Amino acid sequence: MSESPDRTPLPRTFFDRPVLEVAPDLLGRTLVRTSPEGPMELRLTEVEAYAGEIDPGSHAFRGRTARNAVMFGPPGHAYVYFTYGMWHCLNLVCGPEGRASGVLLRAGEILEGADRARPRRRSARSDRELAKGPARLATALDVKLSLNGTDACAGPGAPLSLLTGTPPAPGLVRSGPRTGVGGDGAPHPWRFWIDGDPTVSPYRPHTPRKRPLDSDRPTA
DNA sequence: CAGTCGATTCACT
DNA sequence: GTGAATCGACTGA
Repeated sequence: MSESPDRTPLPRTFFDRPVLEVAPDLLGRTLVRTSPEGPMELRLTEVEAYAGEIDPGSHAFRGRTARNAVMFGPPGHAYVYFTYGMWHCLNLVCGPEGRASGVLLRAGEILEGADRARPRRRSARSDRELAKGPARLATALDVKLSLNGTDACAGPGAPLSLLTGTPPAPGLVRSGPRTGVGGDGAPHPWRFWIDGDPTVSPYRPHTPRKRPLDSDRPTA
């Protein structure tokens, strides 16, 4: 018999800590996405930490902009961004206000509401792929820019909230380089996941955009 | 103001 | 394994 997940809400103080403490501690927690359709629940299995202005991999590295403003605000709020012209990704703001750190929610296991996720994730070949990747997770849970800045500590019933869930045994938590992050931010082992969980996304190194060959460029 | 590229995913070879 | 999709934010001139 396995224990049922603890349904105690995570308080804002949970997020008001250094991001490298919060990120691994989010594994096994229950993310609740409430919409007019009803609640969906997901067990977090993979996350990445982004350390704000000191982190070359972070959207906040070059300071505050219109897009990343939420990261500079209070902890416990959702930072949602739009990327590659078609995807959304969901983060939770951490640390002291102004530190601009956050945790990217990369993957999880849908515990409740899979029936509502499947139509949004037609390419998923099995339920374990519904939220296997950050944009897939956001798509499955219907997370869009309209949720940017939402308070995830406003209590159950809010569009986003977190419950205590069932944290993994400490020995099952793994860490490694962040997926798709290049440059000076690449070496940091700030991706955390639950070892052996089938919903964790595959690691992929940073892929620089293809540039035109010099030989194909017009010569002067 | 034009150029570049992204904390990705999917279809195809 | 490779390349396309697709657009807004950001950068630098």
